[in-house]
Amino acid sequence: MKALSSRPQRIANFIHSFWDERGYPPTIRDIVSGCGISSTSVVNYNLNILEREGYIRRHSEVARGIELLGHSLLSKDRLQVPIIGQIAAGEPIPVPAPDTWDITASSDTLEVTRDLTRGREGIYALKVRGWSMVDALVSDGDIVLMEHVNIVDNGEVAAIWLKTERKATLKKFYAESGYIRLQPANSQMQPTYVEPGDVEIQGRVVAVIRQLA
Amino acid sequence: MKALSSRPQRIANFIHSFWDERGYPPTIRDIVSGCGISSTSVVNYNLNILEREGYIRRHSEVARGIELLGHSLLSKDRLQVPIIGQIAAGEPIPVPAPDTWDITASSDTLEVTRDLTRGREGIYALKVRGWSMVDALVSDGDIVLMEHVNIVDNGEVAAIWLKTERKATLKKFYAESGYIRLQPANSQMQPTYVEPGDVEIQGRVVAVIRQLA
DNA sequence: GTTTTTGTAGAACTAATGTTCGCCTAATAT
DNA sequence: ATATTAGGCGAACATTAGTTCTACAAAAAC
Repeated sequence: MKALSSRPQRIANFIHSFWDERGYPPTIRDIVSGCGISSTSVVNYNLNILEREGYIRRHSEVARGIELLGHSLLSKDRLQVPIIGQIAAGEPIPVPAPDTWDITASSDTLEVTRDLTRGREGIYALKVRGWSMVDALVSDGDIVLMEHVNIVDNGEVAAIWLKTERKATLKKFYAESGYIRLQPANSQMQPTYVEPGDVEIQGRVVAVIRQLA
Repeated sequence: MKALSSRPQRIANFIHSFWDERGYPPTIRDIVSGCGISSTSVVNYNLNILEREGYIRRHSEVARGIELLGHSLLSKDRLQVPIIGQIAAGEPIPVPAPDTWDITASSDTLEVTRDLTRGREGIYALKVRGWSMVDALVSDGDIVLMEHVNIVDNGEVAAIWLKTERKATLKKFYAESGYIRLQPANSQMQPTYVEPGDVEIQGRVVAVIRQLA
């Protein structure tokens, strides 16, 4: 991209602000009046320059077919994640029913960029209540992004329901011969060992978000 | 807003996906072919319903003059946060020079929604290296969003440089009579007490983001 | 000095696109 | 049974809006 001289620069700025104000791209004649230019062909001429320099993309024969590059691309990778409940040590994790799952209906949503979930679908969020997850480096008030799976690979951090203890916990999961090792995310703490029949995997932890003050 | 019946619903979805793919609104005839409808007047009819119900805004006599409400508004509250360095126990935090601070020039950026930073400006991000911040519930690989301030209120989590120990740490900050109490975020751990002249506040922690698997 | 390139201008042309109107069917109300 | 309303269809119409062509001037190249 070369530096833009004044005329194309002003046009690019106008397209940008027009878009913000009106919610759709301007026509060539909108630009004519908006930038004080006296001919549509001049705008067309400069629009071609802007496209050649990579600032916009034009779609010929299409009314208002001006795409602001960087604008439309950025707006693609966002995701509405429903916060469907709380997670605490003493309660099962409220897993959503996948069929009745209407994101728009959920009361509270969190907007995250898709690179945080690495493109996965079916993500939901839980708010952590209490301090029982500190050995997973998760504190009260944190939000965990979960992927709803029933099996996980060794080494992945999962939300696990311990049947006999009747508590939920976040741990690194390792299936070893005869038993399952649950390793806290905090490397200074010791692992616990449980029977395979005693664990129920309720989801994989994709990300943890903590907001302070 | 009432619930939408199938036809307007499909049209609304089509407008949404068209916008995502092409970067500009569809025409009535785009919707005709995209939704398998056989007349422009039918689309016009349903578009009026969508506008009456508050899903879109139409601009008459304007080609592609369809505004998706909630779409243009949502796309404003995102923020490019530059990841300007690493934070480790043994090194001072690399504070950016505010004047030379060109976000576009920084090598790596993280895109977050503005509600995560609560509208603050001048946010930068640091990647945590090592396990020395575990008592702040921050592990290796986490990303901390920082606000560049030199003083913080009592109780806020701050990045603090301890001059004599020559190490950086994340702690809750309490200025008490004669000394400063640094409380780990992990409630099970004990606070440390230091001299006021020994601490240098390098920023306030706004959020912590941890990505797994 | 002449030629070429760049930027601007105006107008005409054509394609794209929103609007309107009459007509039709089915469901519902009177 | 008849009137009314919602929903859909197709064509014609009028305006909007992209494209193109000619012309002209200033700057740059030769």
